[in-house]
Amino acid sequence: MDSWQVSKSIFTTEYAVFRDLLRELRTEKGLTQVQLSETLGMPQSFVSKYETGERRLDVIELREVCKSLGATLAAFAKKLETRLAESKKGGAA
Amino acid sequence: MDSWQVSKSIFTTEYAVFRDLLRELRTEKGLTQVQLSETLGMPQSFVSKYETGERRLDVIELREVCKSLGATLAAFAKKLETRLAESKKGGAA
DNA sequence: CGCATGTATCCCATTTTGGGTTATCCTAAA
DNA sequence: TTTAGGATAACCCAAAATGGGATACATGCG
Repeated sequence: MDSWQVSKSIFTTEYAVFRDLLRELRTEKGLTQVQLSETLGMPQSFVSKYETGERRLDVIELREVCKSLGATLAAFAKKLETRLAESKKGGAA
Repeated sequence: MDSWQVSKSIFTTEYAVFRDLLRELRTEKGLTQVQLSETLGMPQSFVSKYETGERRLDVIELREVCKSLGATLAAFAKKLETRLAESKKGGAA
């Protein structure tokens, strides 16, 4: 592990919470990255990249991902805000 | 039903609805791009760019914008989904 | 018209992305 | 332990997107 400084702000706590939630949603559904990627019509590396923070997701993309995971964008946003609020306090659960 | 794919273009109907909503929220608050940009600590071109679709917003960024507009991400997402559902039917009003 | 306010566009070096392929990790079976 | 296989991460690098100050354009007003 050498230099790890991809960009200015993808590696803040907020992005970490966001990524963790997305990955959690996928594994909860019992899906692999490959399975999800097929539903999305994207390569596996796409899923891997956004879950590891190598690539960003814009809102419409996130909506597609949520759909494929059986969630709505609004529900996801709600959960995200809850998590972010939690992480502000105690931190890890 | 066809399946959805992650779109490659920023100029689909969905992105348009998204951008319109974001701009609407700003003007409703009676804010100019300059005023909003100052709250965000970004240049005016940043606001102009995402409102015109020249630049994408990821979720954390959107959250900041929403905050500066006095809204939560969840509330925004809800509105967005409503709009998208509407646009699927009749379209523009 | 002349000025002010608001927004879009320019420019272009720097970053980020796309995605097929390959390497690495993990677990369970032999 | 070795091996197989599945899951995920990392590679590579051409092509595309971004950042943001400066500047052009649009509109309203006196």
